[in-house]
Amino acid sequence: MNRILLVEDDPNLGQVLAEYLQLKGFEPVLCGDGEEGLSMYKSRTFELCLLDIMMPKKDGFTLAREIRSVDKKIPIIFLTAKTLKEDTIEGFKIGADDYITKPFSMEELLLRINAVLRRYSPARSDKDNVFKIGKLIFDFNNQTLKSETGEIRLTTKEANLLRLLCQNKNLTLNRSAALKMIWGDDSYFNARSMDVYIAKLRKYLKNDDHLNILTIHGEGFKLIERA
Amino acid sequence: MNRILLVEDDPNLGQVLAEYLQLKGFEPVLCGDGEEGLSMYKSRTFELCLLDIMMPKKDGFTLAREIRSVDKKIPIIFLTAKTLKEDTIEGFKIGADDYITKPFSMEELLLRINAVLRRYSPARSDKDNVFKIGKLIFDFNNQTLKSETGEIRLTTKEANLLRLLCQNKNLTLNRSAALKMIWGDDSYFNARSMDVYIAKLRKYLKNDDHLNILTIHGEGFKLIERA
DNA sequence: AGCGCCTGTTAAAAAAGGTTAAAAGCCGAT
DNA sequence: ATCGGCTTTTAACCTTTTTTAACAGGCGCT
Repeated sequence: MNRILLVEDDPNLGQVLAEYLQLKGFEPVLCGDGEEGLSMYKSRTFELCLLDIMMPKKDGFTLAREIRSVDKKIPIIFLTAKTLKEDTIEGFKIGADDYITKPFSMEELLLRINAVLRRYSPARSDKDNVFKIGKLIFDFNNQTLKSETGEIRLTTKEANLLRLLCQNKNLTLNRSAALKMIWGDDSYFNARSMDVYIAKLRKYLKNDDHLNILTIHGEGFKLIERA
Repeated sequence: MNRILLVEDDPNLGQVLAEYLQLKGFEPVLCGDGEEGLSMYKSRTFELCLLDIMMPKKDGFTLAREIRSVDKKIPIIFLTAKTLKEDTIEGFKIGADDYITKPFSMEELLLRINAVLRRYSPARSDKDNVFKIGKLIFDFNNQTLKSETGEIRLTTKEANLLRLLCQNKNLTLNRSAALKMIWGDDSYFNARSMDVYIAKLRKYLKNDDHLNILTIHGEGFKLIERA
């Protein structure tokens, strides 16, 4: 999970940012000032801090210093209206990872967040790629599927498709979307190829009665896991 | 050792930057264009790249993409005269760590370099080209691979390929990118040659069950290290 | 029911990669 | 300059993975 501490005193901007980040798969926690921000920081674990500088009660620099004093590594990005060079320098002295000046585009913010996170959490990719489905354990990174009887090695395409199904467990995985994701484009032959792979995956899962790959005609496929 | 790849086509600015960085304890290597930059990148190990964007022969973005294709982690900071937002966004998409607009103060540049390196360096024990993978210790500079049972000497090509795999540990190393980096170009015979070397490396790693070189069909190879 | 379109299944073709060994290239020692 | 040993490339043959093909059903619609 990508929990982000968002401290911004402008309620409008704060709300917009929080919603946008949520939309993009993050879990933003919004605070209205530095004091609130600090107590929130203490109460939970975050992966990244997004701090406004000018705020009532406690400014962003002060908060950042307090956070830095206990966590030398957590990424901090400052949001600022000012373009004062001294401010920028001050921020980097505290140990900012980036600095973004208002007004900024949402897209740019997202890119900066991702740039910072990518560097920071290389291990994260591993965690999200092990799926427990039914009695099976699917490790995407290793391209393996473990069951009680043993471990089988999946091919790259099999693993890619199974991952998409797992990520959409109990939801419909759209054919066209899957094709574009794995094969690059939705063409007739790629579609037939995917059907072949669906058959292979069904074969692997058929020993587990809890699991089933349903066809949603004209829509896609759905990996069902039931108790 | 903080070796910095500095690619800047303006000889005056390049010289000034190089001298300043040297003064601050870094070891800058100055190149005048992107092509020179790439061949320099191939020939040595750097901790950080400082790239101008507009350059003759090969621009900074192109160079950055080539570097990123084989090293997902090395910090890249762009130097630019333009303040175009699209450029900024393009840079972050490639995976820039920071962006600094000319004219900038030396102090600000230094702060940004340090901000980026601070986050980066603790995990980067491989900066001296010694990688601990599984139960093995791979020393690129000495071209040796130590295990409990003894030390073997690697050939130059073996070491180059293993280093790329280590730098991309648990990530896919793109075939074509690796070929361009080590063999100079992606041709049929070079590709077959690389396959031969992959086989050799697999032989060296096969005693360590924590390590595995996976084939990502049509993509490349992935060195997996699991607990 | 009948038709068109989508999906299932299986097998063969094609592409990519694995393995091994011989040929070629490189480099220092004589 | 030539030899011998090591590294790298080329080659031949093999295996695995992916795509294509052909045919068989199934679904929804009229």
